Amino acid sequence: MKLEEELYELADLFKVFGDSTRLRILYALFEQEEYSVFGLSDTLQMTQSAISHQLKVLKQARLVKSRRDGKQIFYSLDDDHVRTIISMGREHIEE
Amino acid sequence: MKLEEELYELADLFKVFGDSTRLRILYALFEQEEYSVFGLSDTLQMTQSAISHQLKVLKQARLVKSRRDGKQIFYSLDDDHVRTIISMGREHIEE
DNA sequence: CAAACATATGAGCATTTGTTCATATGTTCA
DNA sequence: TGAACATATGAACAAATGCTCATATGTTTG
Repeated sequence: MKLEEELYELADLFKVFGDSTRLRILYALFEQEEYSVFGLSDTLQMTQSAISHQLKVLKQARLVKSRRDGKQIFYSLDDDHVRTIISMGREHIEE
Repeated sequence: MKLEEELYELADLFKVFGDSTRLRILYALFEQEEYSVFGLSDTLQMTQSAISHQLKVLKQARLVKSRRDGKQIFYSLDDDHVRTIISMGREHIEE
């Protein structure tokens, strides 16, 4: 990958982590394997639309994945990078 | 630290990584221990003002530190979290 | 098939963010 | 001390971002 390209992709990835709503969603998925969109909007006390928009961002960044079960769509963490990136961040701010 | 507070601090930290200019500055400091502000603006081909504004952001996030030597101020990475956070990000996008 | 339910999406709006421009602050040296 | 140099900073503006509202899409069930 070209450096120039890498820089933009990296920036885009970190932008995704740079919003407290999205972090809240990820934190929720640390504690409970799966959540439906309604489950998240209920837990986080935000509108279904706001959650759905943010899930789309998280999914495009491949931080969450989804599966459909009937009318519902369940979201879960896509891979372990989410955990490691966030825990590196926590180490930094907790110093 | 309260969860609420942690979320905002984490988001703020990741926001700092979420800009390609700031990443460029950090990358430059990976390759060369120290840079003056002019050195960075020359290397990255950006105005002194733009670099200076971004260095301020990086410094507030404790990602870089500075020391004065005469008229110049030299910036360097503040700690190793910068490297680890960025390398975790790289692992994710390179999959 | 129609109604009910779950989720996605586009437009609009307010807020945030990154750059530029002008200027201020701080340091050295003649 | 004053001129030259290096960096910092504030205001202004354009672009990006996150939420809301209205509505579209997709799925189940009577």
